[in-house]
Amino acid sequence: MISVKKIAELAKVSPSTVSNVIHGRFGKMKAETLERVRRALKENNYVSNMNGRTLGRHGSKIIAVVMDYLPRDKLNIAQDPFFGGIIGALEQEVRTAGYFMMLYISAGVEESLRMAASWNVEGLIATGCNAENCRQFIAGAGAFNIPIVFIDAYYEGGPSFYNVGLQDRLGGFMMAGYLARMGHRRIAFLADAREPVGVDYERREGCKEALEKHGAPFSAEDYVYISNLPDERRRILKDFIKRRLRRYSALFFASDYLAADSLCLFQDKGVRVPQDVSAAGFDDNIFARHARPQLTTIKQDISQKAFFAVRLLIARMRKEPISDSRIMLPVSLVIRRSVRDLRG
Amino acid sequence: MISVKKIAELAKVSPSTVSNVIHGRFGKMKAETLERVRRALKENNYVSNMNGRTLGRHGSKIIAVVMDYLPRDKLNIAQDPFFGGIIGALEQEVRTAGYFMMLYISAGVEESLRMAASWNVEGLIATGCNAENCRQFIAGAGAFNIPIVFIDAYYEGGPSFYNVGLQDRLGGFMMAGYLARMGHRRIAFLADAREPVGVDYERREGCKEALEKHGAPFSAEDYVYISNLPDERRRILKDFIKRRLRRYSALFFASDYLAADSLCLFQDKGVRVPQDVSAAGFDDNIFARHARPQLTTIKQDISQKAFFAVRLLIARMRKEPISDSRIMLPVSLVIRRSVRDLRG
DNA sequence: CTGTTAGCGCCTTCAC
DNA sequence: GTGAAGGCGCTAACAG
Repeated sequence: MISVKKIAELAKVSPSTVSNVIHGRFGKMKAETLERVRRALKENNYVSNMNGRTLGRHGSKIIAVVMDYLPRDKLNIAQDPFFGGIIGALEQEVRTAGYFMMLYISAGVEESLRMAASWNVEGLIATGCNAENCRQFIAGAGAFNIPIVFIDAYYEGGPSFYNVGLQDRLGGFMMAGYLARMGHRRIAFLADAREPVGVDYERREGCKEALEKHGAPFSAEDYVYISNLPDERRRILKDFIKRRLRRYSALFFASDYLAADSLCLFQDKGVRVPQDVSAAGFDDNIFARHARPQLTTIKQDISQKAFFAVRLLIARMRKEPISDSRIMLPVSLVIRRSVRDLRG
Repeated sequence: MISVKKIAELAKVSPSTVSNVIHGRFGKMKAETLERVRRALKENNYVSNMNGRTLGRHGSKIIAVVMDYLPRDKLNIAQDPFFGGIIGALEQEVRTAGYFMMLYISAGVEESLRMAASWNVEGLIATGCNAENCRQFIAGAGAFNIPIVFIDAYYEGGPSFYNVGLQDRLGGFMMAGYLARMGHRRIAFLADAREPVGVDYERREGCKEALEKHGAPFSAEDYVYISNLPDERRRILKDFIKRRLRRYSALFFASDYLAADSLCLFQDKGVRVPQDVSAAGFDDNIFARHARPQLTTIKQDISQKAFFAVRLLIARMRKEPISDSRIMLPVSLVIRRSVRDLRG
């Protein structure tokens, strides 16, 4: 890789002249000099060394994307369409904004922050964080002075919490309301955390609120844990089908993935959807469309999430005034064929 | 971020002493000094600045992962489980090997190489490359002196081509052989490229070879283009069902994703699988398991791909002797329920 | 055993 | 208009 210094020698000028050319400061430069420098740059295929640049305190142009996925199933990360979707969308936004993306599938907050500091990362986007992670991130990012934006986090932690999320509670509310209007009274909410937190918690709470509003009770045992490990999930679901399924007329899954996966088992076991039981998902991703019957679900737009996350982060990096530090993107109900109309 | 220099001041030693401590060269160091330096490092939360480090010619510790996905459908990249899977798997391998991963969804070879050079990337992993991309990459990587390893590329370009791929042709051969043994004689191969290249080409050739071996002809029109754009694919498939489906007893899709997606349409149109027509996929990912009927397919192991790609790359980076520069990972036949037995 | 020095590539400031 | 100088953080070579 050729350096500014070498280019300067070749063009018989000084390094600073070369630097000036590179940065477009050649208002009053002799045309001939300019031309010579430009040719040298071109012919030698000059690319600036980001390390040198960063060292001089000029911004690394790196945005780190950190995913705290270890608590989740290792298999999930490769399979979960959310992972690929959000990564792809973030990469595009980051690149379009003129930054580079460093991807780090967290081995813990501590590690992630070291990485970010080490590279003089200009900003950090964190996904998959629970409240405790958020706390640690914010504490650490403050110390290292790194702007950080979360995706899909829920955290009650003062003003330095910036997040791009979803109207999860409303989504849960809308779906459960729809189910209730379709005549369903006994509804279970199924997710892959023993004790739901974050988005799962919100979706469930929304569900609960809607049911209460419709005079249909929702109690603790109507929350069903179905594990993030496929094998264990199968086991749990088999048991659920045998012992508890008859209590419910509709199952509201925390994600399309879980719904689609469970529907496969149902089909194997001869449980017909929606004749025997109705099912609903959340996300409206490819799993909802590929499932048979196609899933009635709550739609969210992942590219939008990525777009706003990067935009918010860059605003923070530039210390621009920020009107809304906690963006909650809208959701909508998508009605397909997995919910039966029980009215009359 | 605190620097070595500052630490040196605090511990009342020189920077090089601090550096020695950091790098474990304190064999004969006074215990008291060592302790003082260590405490200063700890208390001030020292993290080394990678830019400074790299500038001193000590390796950036960055491995760049470049995906040339633009030719594919933009939607696909977020949906295609291959994308998330390979990214996740690569990230894990890269991190485990002690490197950082920079992700770049290519805006072209030129751009990718500039990025890599700019960051003094130690190595590059490229996926989604056609032969022309490979050529450009190898030419450019040579100039910048960056070791590069491809994933799933096919390129006849001399010794500096390092690749981790699959026995694609064998996979095609195995599946078509299986179909033939099950009594199928009229088989179509469906993929999303007008003119198949790379893995699609190989899989199709394998298919053709097997069929010829079994005395079943496979001609140009038995290759069916089904677009990478979902809407266009639906249109094409509808037409295919109407006009050409009856000619075939089995459909061999280039990927599980395409198979699963097409099966949805078949179901909507009342085409029963495998009663009316058999279907087979390739990959054995979640789409194969979620499809109904579950897909008979060719299994590949994506984490293995990532593992070998990173291993091969690091071997190149270290200039270790390399016995096999073109790794072809094994495939196997997974029999499920989407292929009908036509014998007797 | 520890400190001094120089240089990696870039950019900016200040002289000329 | 152009050049020289200094500093960002780190490390290795060398000096003491």
